[in-house]
Amino acid sequence: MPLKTSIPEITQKLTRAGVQATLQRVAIAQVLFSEPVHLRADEVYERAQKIFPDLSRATVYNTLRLFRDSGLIRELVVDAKCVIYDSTVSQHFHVFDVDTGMIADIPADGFSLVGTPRLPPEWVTEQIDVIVRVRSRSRQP
Amino acid sequence: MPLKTSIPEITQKLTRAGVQATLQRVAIAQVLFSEPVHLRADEVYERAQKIFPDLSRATVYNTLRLFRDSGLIRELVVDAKCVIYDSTVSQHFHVFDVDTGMIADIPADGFSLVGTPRLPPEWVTEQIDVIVRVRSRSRQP
DNA sequence: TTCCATGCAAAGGGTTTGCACTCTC
DNA sequence: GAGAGTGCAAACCCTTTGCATGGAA
Repeated sequence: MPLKTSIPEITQKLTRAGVQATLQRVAIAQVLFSEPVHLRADEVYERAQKIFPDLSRATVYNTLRLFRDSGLIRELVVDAKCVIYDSTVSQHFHVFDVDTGMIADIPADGFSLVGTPRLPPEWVTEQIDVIVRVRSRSRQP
Repeated sequence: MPLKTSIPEITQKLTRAGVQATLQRVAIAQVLFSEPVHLRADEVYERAQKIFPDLSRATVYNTLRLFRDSGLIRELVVDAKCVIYDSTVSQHFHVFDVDTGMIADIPADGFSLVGTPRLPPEWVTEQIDVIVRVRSRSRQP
């Protein structure tokens, strides 16, 4: 569990990724990088606003896209109306509760992908998403 | 590669799944079950309309949800704005071209999930999605 | 006759865009 | 001063919903 990350550390992280560090972006980055999180855009907006009150939704959306394109965060599409931003970019799997929307990382032990997909050579793999969709036994139809 | 499926076969398939076979639903089912497909809702609508011209979008959306809940088709969320309906419901993986939106099944050989996720016992796994996101080498940034 | 299914149009909700303003380099 | 970044509100787009009509059991 990483502890709170300092402003200089965050600024450096953005700069290294080729992202200009503005006050708004640093606020959003603090929300995302202080600890591993899975957040929807509106959750990022809410939390970042507490750090930087004059923050608009558009900036949050723009920034999330920018961070994603810069490889700082990963976008998980678990539901048609629920894109989740994951601050952990290394390869890992997810569990998703289809009823509550809860999402979590899956411990790697005893569960993994083996081999590589046999694909035409002109394709380069960008990312592999593994999402285990679960439902609480009590809600079982 | 299954050949075209006949109307009686489709009607039977729906009935067995507990779905009342109406003309609209049979038209939609023909689009989905004549061969393995990966289609967006609007593609299903377009194709089904050729079979049954007086068909509304609402009915297509209602029917797709019904088919999904009945286990006849599988819903794949590959992109925030792109839910895809897959007429193959048995466990298999997908490749998704992030640039073109193309989606295809992955040959099972040499690539698979091993083990089972270690999850709290109150959770029941409904479905496991494996999506390999690829990009054409020529479009590589 | 009582449901269930359908069609239409309007509402919904998250995301993106256009444009003017502000800040950074 | 040029180019980015930001904020606001309106536009977008796919999907769902409400309600009246029509068909099946």
